[in-house]
Amino acid sequence: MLDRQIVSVKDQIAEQLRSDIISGELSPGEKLNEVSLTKRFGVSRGPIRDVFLELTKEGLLASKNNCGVSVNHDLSPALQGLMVEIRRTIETFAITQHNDPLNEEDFDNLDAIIGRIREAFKENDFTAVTKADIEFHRYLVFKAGGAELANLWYTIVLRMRMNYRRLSTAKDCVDEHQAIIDALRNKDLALAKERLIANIK
Amino acid sequence: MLDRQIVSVKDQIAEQLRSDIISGELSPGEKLNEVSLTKRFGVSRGPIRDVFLELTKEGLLASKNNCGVSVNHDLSPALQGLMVEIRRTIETFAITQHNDPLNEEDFDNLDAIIGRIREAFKENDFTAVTKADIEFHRYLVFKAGGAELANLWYTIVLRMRMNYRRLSTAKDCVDEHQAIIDALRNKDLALAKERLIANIK
DNA sequence: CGATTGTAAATTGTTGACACTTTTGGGCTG
DNA sequence: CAGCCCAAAAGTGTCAACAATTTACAATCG
Repeated sequence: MLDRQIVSVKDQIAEQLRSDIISGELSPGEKLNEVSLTKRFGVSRGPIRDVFLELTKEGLLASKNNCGVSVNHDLSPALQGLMVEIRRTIETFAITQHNDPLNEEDFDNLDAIIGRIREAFKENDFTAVTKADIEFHRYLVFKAGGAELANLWYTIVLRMRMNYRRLSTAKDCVDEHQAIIDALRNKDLALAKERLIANIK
Repeated sequence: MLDRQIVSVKDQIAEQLRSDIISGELSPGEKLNEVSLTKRFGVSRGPIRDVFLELTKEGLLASKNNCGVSVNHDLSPALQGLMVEIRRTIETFAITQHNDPLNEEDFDNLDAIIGRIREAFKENDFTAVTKADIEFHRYLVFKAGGAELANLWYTIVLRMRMNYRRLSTAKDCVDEHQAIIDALRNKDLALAKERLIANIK
């Protein structure tokens, strides 16, 4: 039996704040200060500062010396387009890597993630949809490029600030991901690539 | 008269460590501990920890919980190729942006940077060559995408871990950059793009 | 003799206190 | 009344001490 993975205090706080930003609970421009988060999470300022530094590096927060941090604004349309292009580059790379192809276990895991997307849509929990969608793509990227590539990819995804409220219907979203997996199962890389690129927007 | 730009303690330390890694003074796998750097830079562990976190996010250092950090290893050839592709995507985007085109001042600045590349080659200071080269490209990226894009771009460049010792001759390097600028001066974007892509490798 | 366990040293994680900077608000001057 | 200046408050930057974890090493046991 596998132990539950141990996750550091910092990582938990970082993940919570990312979630708050993605979900829109924290609005762009909103200022965060260290002391209030100290109280919220019950830790001292040190770990909070670490998290601020981390999220700033990821582009979710903007920082000015001696002036604290605030939630970063959305990217300009031009930069959004560039991020889409980079994501397509990375993820296309991911599915066309051949040294460690996807096995049955991988497909099972991906199917499970798609199931979670479906469930989240059913409950109108768009934050959960976003997270599951990210997890789906991250799985593919991680498989091909390891943590190194996955982390780089992740910062780009976060900067795109996906918002599933304005997204297509649940069925479309689930179907798109299912179609990618189907093509990969059939080892039709060209088709998988085409569907992947269509899904990233 | 302009004040000299103020740069924080953290940024200075970070830049010094980046330089050590790029120059090869710190080898891949080498372990860094906080206390020794405390003595070297004459600050407490706090800022050192911040820098470690920053360079870890950039991919220069690898970190394990409770086990400190070490200089990260080079990317696999496959990932190197991917980074080249992403850099080309970003920098092509940069020079084809039109809302704020390069003006005469920009060209003067870029010429000055090329001059520094030439000087550094003359003195066989390959670390300085690397830095000036990075500065050249960063100038273009920053002009088009601001700090936001420049920082993302920078992490990718750092991961490529350029090494100019094995690079082409001084003349080739200088000429390549000059040729890019010439094409941009003549507003021949297609040619500039072609030369830029050839320069990134 | 090899493997294992327990203890000591070294290193990282966390905390609260202090120093410095920025912001805020009120009072003064013109 | 607008604008400036100054003091108080709030917030960040830095530091040194303490807690927890990991590593190194030696003693013990099979």
